[in-house]
Amino acid sequence: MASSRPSYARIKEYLLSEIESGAYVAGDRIPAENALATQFGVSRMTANKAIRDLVQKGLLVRRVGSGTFVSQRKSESSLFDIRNIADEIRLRGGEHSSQIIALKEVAASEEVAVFLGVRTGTRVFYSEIVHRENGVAIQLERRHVNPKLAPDYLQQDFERQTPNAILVARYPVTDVENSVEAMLPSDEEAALLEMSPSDACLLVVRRTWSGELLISYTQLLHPGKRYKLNASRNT
Amino acid sequence: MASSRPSYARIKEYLLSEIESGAYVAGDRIPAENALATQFGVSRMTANKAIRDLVQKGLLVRRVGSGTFVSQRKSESSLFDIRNIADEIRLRGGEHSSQIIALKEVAASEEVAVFLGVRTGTRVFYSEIVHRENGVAIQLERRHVNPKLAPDYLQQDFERQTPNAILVARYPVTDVENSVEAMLPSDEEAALLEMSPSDACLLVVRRTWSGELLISYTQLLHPGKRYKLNASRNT
DNA sequence: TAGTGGTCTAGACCACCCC
DNA sequence: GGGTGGTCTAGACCACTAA
Repeated sequence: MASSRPSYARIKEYLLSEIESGAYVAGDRIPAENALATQFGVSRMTANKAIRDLVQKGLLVRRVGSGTFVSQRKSESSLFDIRNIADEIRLRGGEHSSQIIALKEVAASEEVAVFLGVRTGTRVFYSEIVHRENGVAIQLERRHVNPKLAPDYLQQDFERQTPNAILVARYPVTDVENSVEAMLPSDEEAALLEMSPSDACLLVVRRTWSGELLISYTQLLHPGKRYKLNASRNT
Repeated sequence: MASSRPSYARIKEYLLSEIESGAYVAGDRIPAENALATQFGVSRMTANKAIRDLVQKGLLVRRVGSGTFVSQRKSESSLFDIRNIADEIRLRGGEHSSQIIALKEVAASEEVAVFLGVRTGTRVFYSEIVHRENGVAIQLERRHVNPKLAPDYLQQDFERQTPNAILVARYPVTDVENSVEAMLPSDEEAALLEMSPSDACLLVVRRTWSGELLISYTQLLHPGKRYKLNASRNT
């Protein structure tokens, strides 16, 4: 069925488009819950849900007795953006190369299933690639992809295009979630990254969405001595 | 009236205390919305609100058709947030404590001078504090502050307020620059963080500005096993 | 005083998961 | 099939803000 989408999603989209188009700018007051409820023919609680979600994203702020306003926040950093590693390396003037370690279909483990939003045991695509800058290994990329969203994922030429570039070309990425932690590599991971197993690694776990579709769940492991993340924020 | 506290607050407190006391541990399923609603004599939507808040804090995760579970997440923080560690911890329902390691005036080393934008050898303020969540060390904060911008920095009560809060109160932070890397701690650092020197650490190097003024240069060292950074982007 | 968000009710239907 | 969370309704009272 085409439209089983929740009602509050329509209201969120409306508000987002008004903000994006500039109809509402930072500091502007948006319509009250009651007004939105009437306008969209829903109950106040439903309008409330839409607003609540946008507040959580940081796009709106609420003041009791006063109203709901477009937040002042400006754009966030770009280095946590979806830039793919190949572009990043080229941007620094380095030469990027890919070494394909594995390329297959696997049954989703519980961990992967949870993160990818599928049932445990579902067949998912898996790629494992070592990325090098001027021949030096700087990233081990392990990616799980929902096969429903990219049925021919495994047939791509990963020597020429990174998984990221392939997926982005197909689905515009709208949401990214990253987490960053430090850990020690396993012996196998250290060998693939050509580093000492007793040195620290930086692990980035990344999920990307295109609208409501969760596209992929990726682990990016970097040798601590050869890689650093940057992020700035301007208010 | 005496008790103007919302009903959902009682439910939140109940769940928090059950989690903190260990009655529910990571992975456990908590009572369903209907059960909580009955137990506390409220409507389901009110129980929902309590759970929703705890999900947002990251303490619970929900799975449709299955239940609501205690999350197993590590301590987290957002890269783009200038929120101070104490608020972060309290937001998760934890208890924050500070242990002052050093508080003094030092001559800026070359590294510090470069990052802080002063001449080498200039006297700068230096604070070194271990932050704990429920008694567990999760951050070693080393901060260099330009004395011209906060002449009474060293006279503050760092047991009660974090350096961040003190500086933010004085200067609204407009720009933040972070870099993140993984490394092994020195023996001294490991001792302060009560961790093994052979385990990985997450190092965040942060500079904050207020307008054109560079306020401080800070190193935040975290045990890899107890801390994780988060960064999301929504379009 | 009129409008706003904060909270709350007592129901309801649905998709999904697990048995 | 029975339980779970996701969504939704059509009302309500309150504290707060602003005019």
